[in-house]
Amino acid sequence: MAWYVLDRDSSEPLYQQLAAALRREIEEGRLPPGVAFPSERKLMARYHVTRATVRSALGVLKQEGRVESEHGSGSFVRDPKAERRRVEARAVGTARPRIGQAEEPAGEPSTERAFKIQGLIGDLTRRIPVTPWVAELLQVAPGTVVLVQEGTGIDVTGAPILARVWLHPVAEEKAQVREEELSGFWLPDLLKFKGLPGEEGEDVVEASMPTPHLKALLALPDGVPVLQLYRVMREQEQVVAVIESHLPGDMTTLVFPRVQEGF
Amino acid sequence: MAWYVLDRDSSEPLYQQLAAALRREIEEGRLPPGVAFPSERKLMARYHVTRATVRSALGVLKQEGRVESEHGSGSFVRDPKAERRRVEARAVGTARPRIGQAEEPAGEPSTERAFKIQGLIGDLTRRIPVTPWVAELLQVAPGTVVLVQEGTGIDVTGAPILARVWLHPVAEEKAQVREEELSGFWLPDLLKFKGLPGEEGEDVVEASMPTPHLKALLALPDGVPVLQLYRVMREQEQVVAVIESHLPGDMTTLVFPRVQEGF
DNA sequence: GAGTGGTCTAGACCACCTT
DNA sequence: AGGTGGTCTAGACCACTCG
Repeated sequence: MAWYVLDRDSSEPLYQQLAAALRREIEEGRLPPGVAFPSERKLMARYHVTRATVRSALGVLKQEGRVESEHGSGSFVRDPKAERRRVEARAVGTARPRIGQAEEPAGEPSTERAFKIQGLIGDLTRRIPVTPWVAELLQVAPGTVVLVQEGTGIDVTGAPILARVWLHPVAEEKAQVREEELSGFWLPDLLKFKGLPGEEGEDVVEASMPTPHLKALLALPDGVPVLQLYRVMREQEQVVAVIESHLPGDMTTLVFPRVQEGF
Repeated sequence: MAWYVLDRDSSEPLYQQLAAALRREIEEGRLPPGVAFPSERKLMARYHVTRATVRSALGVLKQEGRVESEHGSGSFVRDPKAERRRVEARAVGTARPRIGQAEEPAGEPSTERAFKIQGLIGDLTRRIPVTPWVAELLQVAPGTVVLVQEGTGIDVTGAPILARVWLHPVAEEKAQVREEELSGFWLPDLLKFKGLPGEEGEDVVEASMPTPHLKALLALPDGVPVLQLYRVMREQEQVVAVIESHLPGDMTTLVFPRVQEGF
């Protein structure tokens, strides 16, 4: 490993130079995924900088999702693409998240992540005011209190997931949904059963960095964003519900079939 | 502002306690978006910690996309949702990214970001080997060299964008695409002109943290992920091209119309 | 017990912005 | 000039993992 690359007269900060050097090592395959990094103390000695500088450099790579540290064992190269699973967007949120163990797809890397999931609450139903963004999608006044079912667990693909179903008040009345029924049913299933399938809406995707709560819940490493998928369920122009799903950005490849034009 | 919240006997690190305290200030509206934070030195004094600890706490909030620092002026609360624009996924990548100024949508917040864009290369055509992921989408052997047109600039929505069009070798031959033609045309337009519109594929979405290059190109603040949209263009089952777009995660809400079932 | 990363202190100097 | 964030040093102690 080349350690003479750091130029103290350069206007580029040392920690960025160091980050760039290590990034190059990774990209050019000299530090392959899964392999342990030189320890922070070794990097100090190699590059003649303090530990704070080394940690800044590693921090950059962590935030890029290229490096993951394990307290007590070392830092390791991550392959951000390694665990991705194709997820059909139209299937997301339609099934209740399962609790407990994830299936191990044969030949796939271990989904240790899925087991670490915290707060396996199964599902939980309550009445809360809509967030501004959900209000817009659900087409209700901001602050309207609606019935929400929240499910946490393992997705059908084996990835950890947090899903929320926001039920439109009109749909709640029309379908005569009672809270007690929901202990045994996933709301979208119940709606379909009651004749409000809601298959005509649109899907909306956003991405952002997780809140600490979500980061812990989905066991996300540093440098991993969250994909948010909002599925607007409509029936004859009327919004029935919004299914909000939060998916780990390093494990998810969302697939949408193309709409045929000219129909 | 309450500064007695830090508990030195707690097992929770001081910087995380501080981050949590500041996060609460933001969420409860005592530090509204756009307003200057207390300076790092003031926070030092208030909470009786060193500057490194203050900076760690602010670092957490920056990585969450809630805070942005400006060298010399101060740190400010960001509203991660403020500048979002609805983007129709089916329109992405179909038009050549424009160079220069973005339109200012009336009444919208200033898109200063769009002006800061670096490396306005317009478009650039070259032959390079496909990346593993594009190989899969394009259905060619890994490493195949294909014609790529890259466009950088302002999207039709006013957001900065990087778009790449990967042309399948068979489509290149069938449509008799010559590199010279591409100085005046955006490849998808040229293909449509030549009778290979490619309207039958699927759209694939991923999210990740930007590389330093992309971060600079799209003028992304810390804590903002990138949405990647890959549009697979097919014509009678044959893949014609893949349009790869990189969109700023804090400015983009991707909208997909729902496919009608049972046709 | 030795090695690893995680946290924290107490300073220093610099680059940048505002007034 | 004075205030702001950005970088860097030189230490210290702790929590965790592994052989």
